[in-house]
Parts: sequence; C-alpha cells; structure tokens
Amino acid sequence: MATPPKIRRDFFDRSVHRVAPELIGATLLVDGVGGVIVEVEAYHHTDPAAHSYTGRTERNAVMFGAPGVAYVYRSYGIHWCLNFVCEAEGSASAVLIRAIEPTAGLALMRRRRGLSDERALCSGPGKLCQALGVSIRHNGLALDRAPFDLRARGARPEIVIGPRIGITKAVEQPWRYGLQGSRFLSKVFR
DNA sequence: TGGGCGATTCGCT
DNA sequence: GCGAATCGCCCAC
Repeated sequence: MATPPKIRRDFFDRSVHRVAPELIGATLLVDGVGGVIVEVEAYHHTDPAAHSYTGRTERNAVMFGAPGVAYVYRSYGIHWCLNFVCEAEGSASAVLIRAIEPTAGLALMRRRRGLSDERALCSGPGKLCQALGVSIRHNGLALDRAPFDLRARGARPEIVIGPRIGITKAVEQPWRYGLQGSRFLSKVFR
C-alpha cells in the first residue's frame, strides 16, 4: 500500500471548522511513533472556550503566529496537550488533537504510558502526548517536517460530531469531531 | 503578589 | 461516579 501524501503547510490556511473534520483519518507520527487521528476539537479566537479568546499571552503566543505549526500547553499542571494552529497569522485558532488509533511504535508507546491496553494508549489529549513523547519542546515547531510526519486521510471517513469535552464555556457548540465507530475515542459521542 | 482554576487522568468506591 | 494530583497561567487585590 502506498504511503498517503504528506499534509502540506497550506492545508492549515483555512477555517478551523473546515480543517478539523479533515484531520479525522489523517496519520500523525512524531519521531515515527503515532497513528490515525480519530478525534479532534476546534477552537477559534472568537470562541470563549479558546485560550486565545482573551488575547495574546506568553503561553498562547504560538496560536497568534503562522498556521501549520504545533501549539503545546500544559494541562492541569500535569499533562501536555497538542494543537495544530490554523487559518492565518493572527487568527489565533487551533485544532486540539484528542485521540489517536495507535499504529506505529506500539512498544515504545506502551513503555511511555506504562500500560499495555492498546485502546488506552492514546484515547485522550494528555495520553497521546505522553505516548508520542510530545512536550513543550514541540511548541511552535512546523508540522510539515521532522519530528512530525503528517499524512492525509484516504477515503473520506464517516464522521461523528458533538459538543466538546472538559470545558465550561460555549459547552453546547458542536465542535468535536470523531471517527464513526472508532474504539479509540476518548469518550463516546452522545 | 496571592490564590483560584483548568481544552486531564487515574485510582478507588 | 468522585476526588486527588499538580503547577503554570492569569487576574484581582
């Protein structure tokens, strides 16, 4: 089977709500470790739930920069979360990567996560960062070159849509996208 | 400068 | 289902 084409940087020069569903089914590797993206959430500058909503700070500065790069932040003082910056310079919108179906580097992911259950390796934003070795080191790095390897989805997948998770503002906005029927989602879509 | 809180996860009940 | 872990961010004081 041929390797799917690399996702180019201009893929991200569009509305976060167009980019997010197209990331479902794409393959994300970090230093050769990762799998198929099965769950994402969209966050736009004008969205009260977005980190960029109240303006630029040191933490979210990358969101305000060029699209096509990684925005990584620490969550609850413990976990890392990985986002892809979208739209245009200053737009400050991003897609949060929430879950991955592990396909490459399973042994290393199991070691990093300290567990063997494949379904639990990358079924959450903090989990997948631990499994893929993503940290603040990756903040601001371009997604179209090493250590990232991002490949386009194949055939258009069946996508489920629902409200986002773990937020307190704009909770009803249906900006969570998932791969229909995937066993690797962070939570079931209701 | 201090304190409340979070785009989470895990273990225990 | 619930609460602890854990700490940087951010705004009110």
